[in-house]
Amino acid sequence: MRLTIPKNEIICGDCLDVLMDFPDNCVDLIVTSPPYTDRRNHTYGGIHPDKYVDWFLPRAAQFLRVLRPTGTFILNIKERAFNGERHTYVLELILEMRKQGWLWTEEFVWHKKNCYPGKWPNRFRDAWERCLQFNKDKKFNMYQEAVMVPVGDWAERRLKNLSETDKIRDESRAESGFGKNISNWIGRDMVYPTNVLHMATECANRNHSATFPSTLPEWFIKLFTVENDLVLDPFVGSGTTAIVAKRMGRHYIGIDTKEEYCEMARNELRNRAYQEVLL
Amino acid sequence: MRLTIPKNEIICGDCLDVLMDFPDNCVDLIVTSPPYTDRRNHTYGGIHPDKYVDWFLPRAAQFLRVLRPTGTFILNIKERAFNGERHTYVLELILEMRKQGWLWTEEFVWHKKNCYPGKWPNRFRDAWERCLQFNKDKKFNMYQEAVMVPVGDWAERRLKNLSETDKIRDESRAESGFGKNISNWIGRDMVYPTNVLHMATECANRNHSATFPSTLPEWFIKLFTVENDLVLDPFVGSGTTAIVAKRMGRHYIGIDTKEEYCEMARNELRNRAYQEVLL
DNA sequence: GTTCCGCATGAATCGATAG
DNA sequence: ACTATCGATTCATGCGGAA
Repeated sequence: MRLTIPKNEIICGDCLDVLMDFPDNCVDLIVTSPPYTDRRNHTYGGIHPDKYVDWFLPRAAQFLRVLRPTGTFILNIKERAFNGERHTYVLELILEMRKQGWLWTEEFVWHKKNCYPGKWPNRFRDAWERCLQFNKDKKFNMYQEAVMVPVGDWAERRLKNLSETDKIRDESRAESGFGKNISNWIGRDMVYPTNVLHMATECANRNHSATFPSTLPEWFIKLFTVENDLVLDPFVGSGTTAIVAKRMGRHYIGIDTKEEYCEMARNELRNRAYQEVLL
Repeated sequence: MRLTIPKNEIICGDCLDVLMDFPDNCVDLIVTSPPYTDRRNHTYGGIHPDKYVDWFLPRAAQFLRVLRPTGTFILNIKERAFNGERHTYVLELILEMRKQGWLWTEEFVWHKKNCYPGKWPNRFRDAWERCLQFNKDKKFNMYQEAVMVPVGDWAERRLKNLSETDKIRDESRAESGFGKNISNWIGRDMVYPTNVLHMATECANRNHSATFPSTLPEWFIKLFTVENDLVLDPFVGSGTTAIVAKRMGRHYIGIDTKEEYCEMARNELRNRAYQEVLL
């Protein structure tokens, strides 16, 4: 067990082993996109869909241990089609992780606007992935203002004139009132987002087989951490999460089994630092 | 057991009982949005989340029996937040239905563009629901060309700008679905859609509390049936699915426990027929 | 005929309060 | 302690009438 919390390192190894050395409750956010199943077995050792839950659970137990009670675990995952069906390993994983003590707080949908092309007789292109939110505790840190988005253009017309019913709606039996604080809306141009994320995949990242766009970890890092918090990606690949975290003024830990990816990530992190010095 | 297959009826009763009288393998598509859980206590008797799977499974067994081997079952559902978590009854339902013999072929995402407003410290607004596709057999009927869309969100704009009466007039001229109109677009860039559906809820339907937009069953009816096929909605509510099916030249069966909703659906079906005679 | 604008209203969720 | 009820919070759409 390390005496100090490691920070800003890319560590080569299986996160199951690497995290054993970490103290309890030291990470503010875990955000990761693990190797899905044996689709990419030419790069990672592929895990068969039927074995996926058993493979993942001991690692999830370590994540649970190192995460702070106020922290969040975001798991970007999607089950593949297998024998003409969607495989059930993600569903089973959620149920098993709850038995470990995780709370399954929310499921965000990542809508991939430019999804992989193709045509099959029995299904359409898969344009979405799950971003599962797990927590240790019902109370966790969430900075909603950091991810607000511009309001729809409906507001321009809507708020010009306040109707009489808008003002009194609250008093007439509160079914679901919009009346109470309508005046708060005047001048407001930002609203809170929903649990559906519209983000394009990055096709430009040719060095790593997974297309994990930097906007995805960025959004969750904004939402669940502040500066100097510690972000962990236990399957960091070519380093996207770590790079984004660093750029955003958070500390990072990246772990990956492939030395070549770790080296790639470290190089990228050095280059970014160098570029920033130049600016 | 009825000797003949019922067609074009709205039947009042619990689908569990009503379907007992139906022969095996007579339905081409089941598309439905069942009462979710204890949400609508004042209209339907609420089902507690913990009891939901047990409540649903015997009904799913009947659906399996009456569905043709080439048919499809589309289940529109979303788990509610419960004690700060997403409840797991939908996940469990999928696993249990597979034990019954269902194949879980696909999960479509219905992105609700105008979702329910609100703000909470631990979550954002819920803007999506599941449309789970189940089949009896790996080989099933799917008419992908029927739902092709031109590049550039044509369908979205078109459906948005057409009033309901416009649609009726249009349909009776064009016979089946959008077939006639779409022919104008062939030769332009038509693409297959993805498994993410963008549709707004209809908030103006004041007769029924569920906002099941007609575009949702319409899309699946186009995708999984042809004219004169039989469409079943075992929780038909105020009749949306049946009305759409009829308009599209399919046969329908609607079942609901509430006599007032059944009567509403029957009235609406009569009115539509009357309007079409006038045109 | 179009476009614009006013308006009602949603399959929501949490936390506090009451029984 | 555990459950039922109630108030507070918040967007985006379709419809219908007006310009």
